[in-house]
Amino acid sequence: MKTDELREKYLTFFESKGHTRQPSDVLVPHGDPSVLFTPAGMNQFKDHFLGKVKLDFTRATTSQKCLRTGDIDNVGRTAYHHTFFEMLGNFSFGDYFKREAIHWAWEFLTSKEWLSIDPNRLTVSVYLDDDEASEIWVKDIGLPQKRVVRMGEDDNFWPAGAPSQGPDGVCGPCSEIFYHDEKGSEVEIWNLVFTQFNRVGDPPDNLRPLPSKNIDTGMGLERIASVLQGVDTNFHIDILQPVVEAAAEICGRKYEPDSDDGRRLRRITDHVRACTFAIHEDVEPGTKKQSYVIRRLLRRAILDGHQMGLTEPFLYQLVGAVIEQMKAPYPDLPSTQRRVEEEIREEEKTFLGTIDEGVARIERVFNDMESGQRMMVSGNEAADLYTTYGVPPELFQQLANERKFTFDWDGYRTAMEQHGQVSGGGRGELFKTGAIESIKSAIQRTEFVGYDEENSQVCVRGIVYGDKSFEEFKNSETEDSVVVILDRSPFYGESGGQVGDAGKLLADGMVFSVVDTQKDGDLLLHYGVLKQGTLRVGEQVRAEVAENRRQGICRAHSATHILHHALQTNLGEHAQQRGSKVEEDQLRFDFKNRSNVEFETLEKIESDVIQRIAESAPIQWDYLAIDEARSRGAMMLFGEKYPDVVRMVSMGEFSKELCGGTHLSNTDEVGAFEIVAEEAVSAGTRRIIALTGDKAKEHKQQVSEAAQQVAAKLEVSVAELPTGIKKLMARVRELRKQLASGQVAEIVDKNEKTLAAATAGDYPSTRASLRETARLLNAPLFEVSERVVGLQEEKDNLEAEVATLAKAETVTADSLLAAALDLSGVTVILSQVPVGNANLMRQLIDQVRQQTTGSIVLLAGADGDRCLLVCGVSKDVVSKIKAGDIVKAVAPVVGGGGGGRPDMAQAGGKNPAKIPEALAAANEIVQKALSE
RNA sequence: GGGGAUGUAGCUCAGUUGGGAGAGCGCAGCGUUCGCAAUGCUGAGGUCGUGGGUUCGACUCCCAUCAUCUCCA
Repeated sequence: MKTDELREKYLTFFESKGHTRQPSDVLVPHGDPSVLFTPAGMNQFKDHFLGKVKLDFTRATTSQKCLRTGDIDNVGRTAYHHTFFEMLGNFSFGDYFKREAIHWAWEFLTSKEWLSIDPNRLTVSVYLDDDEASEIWVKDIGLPQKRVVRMGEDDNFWPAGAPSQGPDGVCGPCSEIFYHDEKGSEVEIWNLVFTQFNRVGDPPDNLRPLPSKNIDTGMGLERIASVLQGVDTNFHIDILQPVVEAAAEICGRKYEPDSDDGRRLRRITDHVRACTFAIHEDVEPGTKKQSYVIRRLLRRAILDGHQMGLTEPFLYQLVGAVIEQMKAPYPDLPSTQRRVEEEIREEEKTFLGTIDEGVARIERVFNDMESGQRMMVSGNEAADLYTTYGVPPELFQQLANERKFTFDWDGYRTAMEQHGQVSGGGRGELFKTGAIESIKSAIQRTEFVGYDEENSQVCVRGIVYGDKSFEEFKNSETEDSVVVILDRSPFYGESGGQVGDAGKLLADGMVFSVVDTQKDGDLLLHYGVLKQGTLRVGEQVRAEVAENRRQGICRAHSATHILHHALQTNLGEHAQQRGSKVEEDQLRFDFKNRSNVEFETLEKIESDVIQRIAESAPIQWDYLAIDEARSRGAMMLFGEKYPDVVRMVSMGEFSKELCGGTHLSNTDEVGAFEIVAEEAVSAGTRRIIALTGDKAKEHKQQVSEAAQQVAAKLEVSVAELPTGIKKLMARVRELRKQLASGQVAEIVDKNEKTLAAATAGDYPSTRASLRETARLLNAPLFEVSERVVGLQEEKDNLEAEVATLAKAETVTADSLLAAALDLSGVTVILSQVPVGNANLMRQLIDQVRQQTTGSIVLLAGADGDRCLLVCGVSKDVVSKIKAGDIVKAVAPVVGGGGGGRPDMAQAGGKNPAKIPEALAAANEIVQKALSE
């Protein structure tokens, strides 16, 4: 039986038993921080099981695409492990229970009309004390007792080991169905979970019966397909074998299942399938969370190819084969093929580059080992290379083997564990517990009325402080943050990138200040402080949203939609939203784009947005069916799962987006708009930060003022800022160079003042001017002024130095030699010079050295309130005395310290007046040294 | 969110208890032998990521910050 046919049969069968067929959830579940990817079929029904949402149906069936990385090391090695797979499931939310679940499972597997599996090949297991399930299997189904095995909590309880180990929360026994093939090996094909308990604390008596019992079953699609198709591994079923073969062809190998390469090809197949789906759903390889998992999968597969000798991107060529096999159940897959291929190819290119560098680093380690006579690559070394440069240990090990080195895998693993611990992190909980959760099951949702009202009469339904809920709460109890839950609320809970509302809850003598509103499922949580009076559950209060703040948020949010549209028209359709944060008159918008946005384009985008604002386009929203929204051209993302009824926000004719946020009623209310930054967040994603309304106006003011200020300091017009700063920088550079070379090429050049009429330029050019200046200085916009002052000070100092240096040109090597002493054939010069420039002094010493056979030269110069000593001793004299020793001995005299090499040393001091004393001291030391 | 690494000439990188900024390739100029080319000499090119601190003195030590790479959650 073909896999596609099998999937369809399963869903049809359970539809015939009154189940609603639901589409597969997306791979990254929304609003569920406890998992990175959908790990099982039940995931999308968590809230259904807990009774937290209104049930439109009590029986459901799905074929759910799942992604798990827990068993990643087994992929390719074993017959049944995958990272990406589909899970068939049927679910009951307080409806049918064990009897029906077992009967239907048996019927589907064995009935001629359905799978028609020989019942003699099936056995089952049940939980130790689950007599109920056992009896159904034996008495109802007629399975011989010996084919019903009882197993412990590690095998037949969900979550595994829950009764003794936890976690607390919903749990229950399960029953597994096994298939036995001709060769006698057994494989688990179906797990029926009977959730009937709530675990509270440790044993004994910690399993309380649930009022409404649930059914959650899961059958791996690939596994049951391999059973029905009689193949020995999932990778040989009809939808996977062709991909394996395609991989073999691209890698230039013949597929031999039992070889190392066979395992590699299966791993490549699995990983490329997982990544195709993930990238299709806009999870692209990257450095964070889900993105990072995908990068790891890709890199593993690339490394497998690399180890088979491939050094050019190849993986992307398999995307077509995957889509060919998966497009029947997932018909929108082909539409993103090119994007997925491109994404994978990019990752391949960068990683192959990393590997090249890694190989070079590994070679270095090997050379060290050879010279150190070591034969084993240490685990620490491998882990170090991996964590800092991303050099995969497998690559390391392979190269080590080629050089007859061994590899310490145990050491590597412990080192990696340590790294994991250092990096920290905790485990997400399966189900949340606590006061808020219990309120959630009782109330389920807060009605949001904030689209139309900002001021409503509402009823308090819950008060939570710490982890306890209160019926009554007095302001004297605490000044910490308290959570209030209402029946309906005008407060917007943070979601879709828009921050939560703030405001007040008011009643007779009671004031509660709301500082933030968060969303938990359909519940709105009002965080804040009780300022006065008493808050009581059941009491009517007035809920007032802080109006100005809300208005600022609306301005920013509506501007976000306009910006999104402007990005698409200026950069292309690929410039899709990747995330956003909307705050009061401030927005952050991340979007897809390969490189940075050119300055001119950014200005165009900004002026387009301003243009749209000026057009005064009306903004409105409607609730409509998802298909209707699609046909009206609303912007939608691939892989995104939308509810059946969506809220569409339109602006004039140009923008239609699905959005739950709050908006203005006309674009002109945005007032002002300005893009203040464009930057990278990760490869392929750019971020724009912009301001609206009051904040934009304020920013404009600040920029203008800063530009004026800097212009005044530089004594140029605003338009000339960049050339002014370039000139200043060039001047500083020139002066530095002169000082370094010790040669004053020019006398101080007064900056001629070309103060143009202070024409007030228009804002964009003022801003452009200041920005360019900031860019030249490599400084933030509002630090330009500070930096200019710094530069000018530096210039003045340098000019002063150059001026004194110019005076010193009278000193030459000849004049020094004329005043030299000859002590036992060594030319000794101890003299004060009129400059404090180390370079010049060194040059003089070098010149003396060239003109004499043996020499000791100590020059001392003053530089303002400081002084400088430079000492040179020629090579043939250093055996008698070292330059370093001379300055070390003499420097304290002028209140400083120094040091250097035997032939050249320098020191500084704070007391120029004592230079003659220092020279005298030096004279003594030199005399003494030379006379020995 | 956290750990690690890197940032020095156009490119690839050296720089050793803090004391005169280097190499190779490339570039420019001048030569030699010239069949493509090879080869010698000379030279230009550096805010040592940015800002602050310690110090008589910082590429070097400390703090902050930005950018890139990488691992963990």
